[in-house]
Amino acid sequence: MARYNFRETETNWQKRWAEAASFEVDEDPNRPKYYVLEMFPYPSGRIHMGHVRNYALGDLVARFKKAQGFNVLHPMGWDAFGLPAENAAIERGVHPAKWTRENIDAMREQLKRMGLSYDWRRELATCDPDYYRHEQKMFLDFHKHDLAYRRESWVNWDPVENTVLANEQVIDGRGWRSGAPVEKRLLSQWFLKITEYADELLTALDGLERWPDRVRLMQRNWIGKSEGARVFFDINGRDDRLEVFTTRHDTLFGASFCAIAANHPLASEIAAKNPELAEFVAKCNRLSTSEAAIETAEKEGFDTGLTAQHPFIPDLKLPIYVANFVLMEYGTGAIFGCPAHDQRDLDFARKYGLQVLPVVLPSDADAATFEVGNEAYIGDGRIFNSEFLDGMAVDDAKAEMAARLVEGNHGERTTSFRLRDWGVSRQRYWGCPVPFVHCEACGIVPVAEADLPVELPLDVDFDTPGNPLDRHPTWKHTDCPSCGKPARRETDTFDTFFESSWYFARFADAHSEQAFSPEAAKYWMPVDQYIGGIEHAVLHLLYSRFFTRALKKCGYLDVDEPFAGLMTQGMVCHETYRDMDGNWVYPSDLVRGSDGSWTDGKGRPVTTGRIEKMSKSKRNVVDPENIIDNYGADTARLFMLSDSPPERDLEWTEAGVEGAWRYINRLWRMITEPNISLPSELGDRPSSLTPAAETALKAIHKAIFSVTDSIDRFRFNSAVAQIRELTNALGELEGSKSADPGEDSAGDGDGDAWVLRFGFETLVRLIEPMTPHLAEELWHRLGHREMLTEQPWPVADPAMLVDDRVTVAVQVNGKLRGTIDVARDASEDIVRPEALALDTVQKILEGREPRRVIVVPNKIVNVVA
RNA sequence: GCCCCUGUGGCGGAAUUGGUAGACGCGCCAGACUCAAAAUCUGGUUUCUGCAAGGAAGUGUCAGUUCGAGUCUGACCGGGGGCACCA
Repeated sequence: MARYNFRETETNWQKRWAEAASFEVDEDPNRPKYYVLEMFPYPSGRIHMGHVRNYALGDLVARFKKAQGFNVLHPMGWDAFGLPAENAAIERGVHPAKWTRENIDAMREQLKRMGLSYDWRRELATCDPDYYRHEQKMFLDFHKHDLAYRRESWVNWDPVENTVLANEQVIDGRGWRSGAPVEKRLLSQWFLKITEYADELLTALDGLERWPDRVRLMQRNWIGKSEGARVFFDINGRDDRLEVFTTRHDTLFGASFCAIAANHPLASEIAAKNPELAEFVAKCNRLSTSEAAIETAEKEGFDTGLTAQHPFIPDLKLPIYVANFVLMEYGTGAIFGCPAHDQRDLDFARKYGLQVLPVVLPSDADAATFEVGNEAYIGDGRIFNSEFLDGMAVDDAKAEMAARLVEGNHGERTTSFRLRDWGVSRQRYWGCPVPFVHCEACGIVPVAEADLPVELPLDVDFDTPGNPLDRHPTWKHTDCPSCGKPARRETDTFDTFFESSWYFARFADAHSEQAFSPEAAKYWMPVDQYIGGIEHAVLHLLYSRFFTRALKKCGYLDVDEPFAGLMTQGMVCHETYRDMDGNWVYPSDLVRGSDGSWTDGKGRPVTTGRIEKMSKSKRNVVDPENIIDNYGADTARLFMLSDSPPERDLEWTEAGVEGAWRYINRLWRMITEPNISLPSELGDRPSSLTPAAETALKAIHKAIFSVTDSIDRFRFNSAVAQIRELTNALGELEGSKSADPGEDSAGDGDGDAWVLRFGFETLVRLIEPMTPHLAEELWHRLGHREMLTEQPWPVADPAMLVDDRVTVAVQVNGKLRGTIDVARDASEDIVRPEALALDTVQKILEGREPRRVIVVPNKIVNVVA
């Protein structure tokens, strides 16, 4: 029995597709375009199963859309700047550029072995000056359009990585990569004004209908819009006023203090003259932002001695504290405290003996006796103790208070966002240089466009920690573009999210002298289907949405949203194993004993643990290359698609891979060695078919319909199941023929053979997006000379999707009692008596008339006894 | 703490969106082929009960809406995720 030789077949077709330039595309105004993009990888050196899943999903979509007649752009590139390259340089003495290039070469070869339908002409690497020169230009344009600016700011400093981290890169107060507790430092940093688009980025989420709700929700929370008011308090004995942001202006009459952040200008001013306060401020700055620290840190304050004048109660003067729980970065960096209705304020008030006056009365409480203990009341209710607000509901009181504040010039309605501007400066070497120069006379000066790119110097060393650019003997010395005098280059580089915020547009025109030609971008953008991990739900996707708008403002692009459709894939998981000493064991090291137990290869027992995301640290990884070597790319791809829906986690199992492998061989045998001889090509459909052939033909059309529908709805696992069902149906038809060859002489054999051939061709066409090499090979074995990748997607004949007779379920009181076989669309007059005539129904009715009979055509009859 | 998602056989998961629950696969059991094994093929496989035909129960739990609920509503329990001193 000839086994399927995947090695030969896969390399052969990869070569043939490349020679035929099957997946190279150009703009074609006469065809609808479809842009499929998978999140490009960081070139770590080897692909892992997460990549395999991501690209198997993307390739399925790309090939499917191509077959449906779209002009499909499907590119691949490398997110090539970043810390691991520098770490490799430090640990192994390899230059980051060399390390990165070698990794890219290795990974490109691995990807090519997967048979993915990329237009490789468009490959790009973000560390290439030809790429990053354009983003330097973009940055200059952003600066011109007031979207990039520089300011002193408190930053998250990672003491291990020696760099600044974005807020998003701080997880539970620790660096996302190093895990070290993050410190606060004041540095001069470049920022992109993402907050200018906060509202638009929020409202536009509603229009992203082909994005998962989950991701939209996460972005919504991240942007964190809250409507409220700004209240102005006069500071007694001073000319200036204290501005406070609140969403609870309805509780203003319950205010008993004000508090400002340790970094608030007013705090700094007083601290300059007050060593005690200075000490308190320093203490606040030392406080780490880690979860543990926040949980345990007590609310603490320092009384400035100043008081704020309550806007509506002339003789109420609120003490102003500097408090450790007030953040400078949010709102105005100052609050008023209403202890009765805010837990933090209450904790603070109890500690410092401040008044707790309830002003919102729960509906079931009595105004005379209602008191707040150690739990603030944050629910709804009626306002009391509040003069002109008394008796109002919370929402009405907010509106009324806002109006009064405006009227008396005591405040204004305002909106606050949690989102902050994006700090893009990094004190690292392996990134895109920021194209600015520091001149003693002229200040911060942009590099002239003609002098771009500012290239990274390659002659650097990594022997000492910190930024090699800063230590380079000559690189940073240059002349001021403005006055010509000696000046110093900016030695910071961009956050690597910068590169990934526009690469999708570069793919439209990857070798352009411009960032991309406007025509090419206009044709290809936006990405129709973007596919990648949920871990990028906020950062990368939000930055890209902002970048696209910024690029539009600067005239590069004409779209608002970069990704019209988004699919977030689940993780690839695997069982974990440990030896007796608790060390993790690689699945590939396991040996199965005769009694079914596992050992680690040295005869020592191994225990099986939880199923977890594949990770190097737990060693529960399977190398895709081994799978491709042993089973072929098609098997790996098919398994990736068949077991779980894309958005859910997938458990990688050896048994599952075997199952996919078995199916591939079964399909191979079935089509290359059919039990009956097939017509050499598919002619016209024979006029008469045996009932079995007729049924099979219908099954083929139903499969076309349901597979297409499943793929359209991203139910790829269902699509695989439907393909397998069709395989089973065709196997039955084929089996019945070989078992009863006598029928052939009756003249029906031709019809059966025709249906079988039609079925095989359909099967091959349907499975091509999943197992392209196998499909292409079978297509040619069926006698075709043209490429399957150029064949159109099959279309089901609607007439073949319906049956003449249908099985209708018969229930009594909602419980299934039997089925009847009736003509499709048979009238109630026919169905009803047939249903009632069933023995099982009669037995329950015992001669009585049913109280009611519900007939749903072609579906069900429910007899109410 | 707040917000969101989720719960179906031994396992991964289907279910035309309110109409025959368990498609398809994995695993397991039995059989065929084989000296034997592997591979392959055939059949079975929700649970309980029964020799059987059959009967009963069944989609986390409890209630509700409906002729009819895996699907809709409410409460509760379990699992997962996001945010978190955000005023």
